[in-house]
Amino acid sequence: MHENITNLSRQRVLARRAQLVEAAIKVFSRVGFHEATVKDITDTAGVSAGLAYQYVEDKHDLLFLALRHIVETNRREIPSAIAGCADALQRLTKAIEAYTHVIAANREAVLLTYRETKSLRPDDVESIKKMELDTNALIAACVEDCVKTGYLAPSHTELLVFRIIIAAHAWALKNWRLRSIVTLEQYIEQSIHACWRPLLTAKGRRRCRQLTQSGR
Amino acid sequence: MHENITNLSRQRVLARRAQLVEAAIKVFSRVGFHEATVKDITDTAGVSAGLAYQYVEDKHDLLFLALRHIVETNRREIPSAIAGCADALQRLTKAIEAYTHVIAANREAVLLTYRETKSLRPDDVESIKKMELDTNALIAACVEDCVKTGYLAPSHTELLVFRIIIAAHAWALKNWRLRSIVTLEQYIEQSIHACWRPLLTAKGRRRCRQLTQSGR
Amino acid sequence: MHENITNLSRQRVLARRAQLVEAAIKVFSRVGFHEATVKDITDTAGVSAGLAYQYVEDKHDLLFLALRHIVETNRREIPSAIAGCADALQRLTKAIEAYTHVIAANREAVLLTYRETKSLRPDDVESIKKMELDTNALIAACVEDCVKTGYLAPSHTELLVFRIIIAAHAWALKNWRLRSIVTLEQYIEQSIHACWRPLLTAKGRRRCRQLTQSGR
Amino acid sequence: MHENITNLSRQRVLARRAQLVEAAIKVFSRVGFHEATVKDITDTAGVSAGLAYQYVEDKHDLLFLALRHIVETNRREIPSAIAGCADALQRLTKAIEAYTHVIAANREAVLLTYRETKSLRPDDVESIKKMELDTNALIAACVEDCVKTGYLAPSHTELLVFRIIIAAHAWALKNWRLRSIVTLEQYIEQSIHACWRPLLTAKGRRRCRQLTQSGR
DNA sequence: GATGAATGAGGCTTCATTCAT
DNA sequence: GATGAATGAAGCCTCATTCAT
Repeated sequence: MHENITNLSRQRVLARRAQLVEAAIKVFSRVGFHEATVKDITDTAGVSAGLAYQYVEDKHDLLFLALRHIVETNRREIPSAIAGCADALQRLTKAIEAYTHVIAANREAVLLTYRETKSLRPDDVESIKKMELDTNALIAACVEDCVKTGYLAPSHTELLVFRIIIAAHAWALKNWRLRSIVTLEQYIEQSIHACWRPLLTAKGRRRCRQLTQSGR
Repeated sequence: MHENITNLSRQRVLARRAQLVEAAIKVFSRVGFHEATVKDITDTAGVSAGLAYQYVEDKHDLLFLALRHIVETNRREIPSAIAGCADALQRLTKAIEAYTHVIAANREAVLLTYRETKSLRPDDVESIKKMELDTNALIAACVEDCVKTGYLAPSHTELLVFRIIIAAHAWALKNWRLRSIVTLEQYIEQSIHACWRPLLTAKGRRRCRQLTQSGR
Repeated sequence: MHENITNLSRQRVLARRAQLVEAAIKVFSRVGFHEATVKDITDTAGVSAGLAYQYVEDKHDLLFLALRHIVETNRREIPSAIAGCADALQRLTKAIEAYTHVIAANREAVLLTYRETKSLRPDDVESIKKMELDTNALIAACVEDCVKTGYLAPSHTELLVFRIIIAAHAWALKNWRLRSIVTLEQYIEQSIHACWRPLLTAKGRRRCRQLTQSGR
Repeated sequence: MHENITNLSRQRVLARRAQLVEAAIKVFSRVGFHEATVKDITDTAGVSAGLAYQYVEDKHDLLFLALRHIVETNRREIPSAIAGCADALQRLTKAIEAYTHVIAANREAVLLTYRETKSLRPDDVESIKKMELDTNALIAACVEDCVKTGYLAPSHTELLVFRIIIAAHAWALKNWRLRSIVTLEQYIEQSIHACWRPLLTAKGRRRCRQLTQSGR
């Protein structure tokens, strides 16, 4: 019984926070952290100004929760995209494409992380960076598998992952120009996959061709 | 006579602005646009708070001048780096390396453009974007030359330039991690030049080898 | 039947109020009226925030009830201290000592009345002052008796009582220093009784000596 | 020259602070520290809301400066009242009367110290208490002189001074009633001087009579 | 009767900007 | 031209109070 009450209240806390975080992402993305008013956010969330402070420390906390939510969302897609997919090369491809599509679908949110990470409290900055590295590690694992399987020539894995990640983020960062010169699919092919394709071994190239054919 | 006075006064205006802009870049880079105080900036510049308003519209103008200065600095290096250098491939290489070294030397300033462009007035945003595209065009010209000379296989030039630019900027954007896994020179080689090396034709690869040998 | 219900409900109202007042005195004494939160008080009382408003008008009412309780407590001790005590001089002595000990035992509460009376609604201020004068009157009666009995020389009774009361309150008001230079018993002897001892007649002095001897 | 500028600016700081402190005492006395608005105070001082923060840390600092000013004012009167007055008994009398008249003239301010000392920052509380003890020490010195000269029987000096001080303060604390039962002069005679008169030696009583006669 | 989530008014404080000197 | 004191608008946050459950 008491457990239920606690659960209910925990449920409510989570629901309210989600509601506030959603609004915060919207508003922060539109006007930035400093220009945004807590009232803007609570209005957007459809609650009173004071309510926010029952579910969130302060405005900085709201930013942290917003950025954490974004980074977590980015990360969450990768595991499910490669689930039940045995081939290393296919897993790498799918992971990258899933990640890029999430970035593309949340362009404003990604820009927000680049713009406002500095507005976080120092501890929160570290926390966010940590999550980002965790996401990178998921792709790094795919790369390593490809190397082990003999699809990719060995190289500096973490650097390669950073190149891929940055290329994906660039779609958001430079979208103001990119969207008028290429489509997202072209961009993925020519800018993101282009980072690792040159590293394919002969075996890797063969496998790649098979996947492309079956994929069509 | 009157002309001289006007010239003198124009000189002074430029000198004061330069003084203020230097301080603005320093302060904005350190704490961001909104956290920075006009007083912080005038103190850093060694002038009184009121003086700024005689040489600059307002705080937003200070930001615009700061970002413009940064983007201009980035751009200015390229022409001088490739001056008196006839070979297209060498010009491309030098342009990229010059640009990257400027970025690396002004990391904080580059971060500032990513973070605070949104704080500009809409017109100023366009103005800054325009300058950035102008810079890109300088490198695009080098790429096109390489294609014409037969060093590089034709590809989507502007996209390629964006890939190069982003890779250079990434050194600033992700420096918090990159600096602990590679040196700048390694980064240039494996991350920036890696963008276009796969596009080298046989002729290009040969030329490249020559340049590398003579360069050492 | 209906009467019983009413009685029961009146009982509950009184019980709840007592519970709240006890908590209010505790919290107000610790942090003052304005710093105290209604939630602080209801938490201390072990009830919900909303409950207070079913038994008390508002926060000011809580303060009034708290101060009234304190003043009433101070007053209540005197009659029982002098009950069954025929001699006027002894009654005066006992009344003063009882009063002082109550003050000493509730120092924080006494400070509260000095600090926060002004935070009351005007009507409530008058009400509290009235009660204080009633308390004074109890001691005034003892003084008058002593005068009538010939123990004390006539003087301005109410002023004398005020001097006694203030001397007692001073133990609370200046306790931060007094407690390190005298004990409470020394203080009563040298500071409070010292107010009226000089007024003793020869008869009064004789009686006083008798009391002192029998009291030891 | 530079010195002059510094002096001028120091002058201005002191003048502004005095202006603000005067207003603060007025407003805090009327409505108390917490009810008072910084705007109330700056309006009363005839300056803008923001100006206060160029001369004062924050609202708490304003309270500290107000209370310090009050306590300092109380203290300042004593030395000048007894200046050029050789006789110890006369000095004691004059010191007490001067002090009491200051208290009487600043009743509201004295109440303020009793009410709002608790609203100070802990360090400031100590600072104020220290000043109060310094004031007491001035009177204590007069008492000690009287004892040395043989006018007063030895007793617990600091306690006696506290009794005197409290009696003076009581005129402010209980003025709501006292003023309707005695005049200030009567009060001084019957309530304040009454604290130490019983301690007069035969010599002291003789001297006292002389002073009274010459004083009339 | 009891709860505690929700409201929203209001104050302290900062800082861009002005203007008298 | 240069200064910096003064202004006042605006936002974060707290908390007394209400009311649906």
